Amino acid sequence: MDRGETIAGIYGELTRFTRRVRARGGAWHPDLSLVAYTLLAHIDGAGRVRAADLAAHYALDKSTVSRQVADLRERGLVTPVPDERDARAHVLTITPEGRRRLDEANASLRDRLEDRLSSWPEEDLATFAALLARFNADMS
Amino acid sequence: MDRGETIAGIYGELTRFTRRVRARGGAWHPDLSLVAYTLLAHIDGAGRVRAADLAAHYALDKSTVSRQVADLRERGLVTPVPDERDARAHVLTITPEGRRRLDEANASLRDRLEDRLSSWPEEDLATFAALLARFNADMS
DNA sequence: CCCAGTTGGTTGGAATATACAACTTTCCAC
DNA sequence: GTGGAAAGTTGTATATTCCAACCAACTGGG
Repeated sequence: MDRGETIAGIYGELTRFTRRVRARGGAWHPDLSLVAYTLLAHIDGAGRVRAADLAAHYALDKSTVSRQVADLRERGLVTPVPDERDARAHVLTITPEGRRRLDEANASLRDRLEDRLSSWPEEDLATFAALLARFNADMS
Repeated sequence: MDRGETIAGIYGELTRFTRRVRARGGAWHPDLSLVAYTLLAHIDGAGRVRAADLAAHYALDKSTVSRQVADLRERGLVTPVPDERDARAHVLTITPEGRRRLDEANASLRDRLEDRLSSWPEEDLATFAALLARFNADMS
């Protein structure tokens, strides 16, 4: 198999993967959309996130982010802390409840993953993890 | 690194990947939404697809599929052929124009992929392709 | 210091996508 | 045949998004 075919194969597998994610859609966590979940995870993972950062990172309109964040705020999953360097902005922080919900969703997904990968030998897992990481780094 | 950590790493990379796909959103092919593109690709790839099959496969409501297919039909990208075994149904087939559009989109994505992976040695590419394929098989 | 332009964020309005429900036509099992 | 299930279409409601207009606050050049 030449290089072009191999890349075509990778392309095919990636589209298959994204389609499956698409097919499962919002069935991940009840009552929390994929976008809301993604934003919450980002707020949890990164330090000093403002709404504008989220908009830039996910190529969403700032009004969209504003409403999504408002929703997360109303549900008590994030709290906006006034940014001491810029009175216009707020730094978004996750609440304990938000963290709990996020951990819950993550755990359920990881469990499913672990279950499906139970037949993989340790070595293949490590290789796959490393290649995936390199792939993401090269693509971003 | 133990098995749990490795799997957590894979999980993290996969979410990073899906988020990037999400972020790029519909910017893939002008004038063709991600859903429309996905359905078109499915119609092209599988034999004897009916609207109900698409709905079942992607967990979409049949009304949603009906409208999406109507749109693809209006654009001349698919043609519904009456199903000779069932007068209620139509078998969806891709048109030459639909194929052309699909090939165009695929080629542009594959080019981008090839460009980003240009630094990878042949062997790593092959390993990655094989592991991805196995992963998809195990997850589906 | 002040003013022009920029940036963070909110809100109103319109477009779009989707799910749910009701309906028609056809199929199938009895 | 008849009753129930299935394929698809269409009406309606809701959710998500973008665009535009807006306000408040920041920034840099005079």
